[in-house]
Amino acid sequence: MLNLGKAVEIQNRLRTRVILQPPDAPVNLIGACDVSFKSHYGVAVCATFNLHDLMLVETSHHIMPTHIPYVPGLLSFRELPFIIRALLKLQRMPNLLLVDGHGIAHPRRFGLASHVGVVLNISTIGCAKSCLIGEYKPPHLTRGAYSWLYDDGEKIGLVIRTATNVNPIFVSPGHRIDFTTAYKFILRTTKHRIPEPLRYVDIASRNIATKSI
DNA sequence: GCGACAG
DNA sequence: ATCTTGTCGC
Repeated sequence: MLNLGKAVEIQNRLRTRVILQPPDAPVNLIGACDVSFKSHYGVAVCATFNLHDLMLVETSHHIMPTHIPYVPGLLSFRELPFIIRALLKLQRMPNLLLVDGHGIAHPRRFGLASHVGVVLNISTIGCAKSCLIGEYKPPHLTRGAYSWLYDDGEKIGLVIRTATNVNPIFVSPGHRIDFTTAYKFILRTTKHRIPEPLRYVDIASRNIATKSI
């Protein structure tokens, strides 16, 4: 199912390819992806939106069985196969992809968002609902407030209060993006706690999982 | 040995 | 992630 040693080896090899620089092309189409499970089956949903008005442009999904378990720190080996297949079904690849999970805020600085970005060579941002590794000070309670996430004295992410008096989310660069640009896009696409593109794919994948599987 | 641990 | 009911608050 999953060779832990090999998996870690792959992460350490691919982590050297991560680029923490702003996208080199303007972002007009922003996407998001998420995977829901039911028994040993999973369904990945991808959706793209116009960054300008956040209107839905296109969606795609892929269903298949899985034999890989969830192991903290190795989430990408379970979800990447689903996400890649769903993404390749899109007519147009987004300029930037929001991923439900961490980017470099990871023990080996190579979370799901980074893995997806490096494999497809696209800009990605990791957006998680809870912390995997690192230390931080709770950000102020108003929307837009943030604090840095550190690990070993290294800046690895942002803890952002995307809505007033609501738990913050953990944002970190996945690939081909920097902290500042990531913060900008996350706040710009968020009305509630979770960015709109991610809310959409989360609900969509859950619906398909319970109805079509 | 004990606690922590994305989804 | 998933299993689960009602309930409080913006």
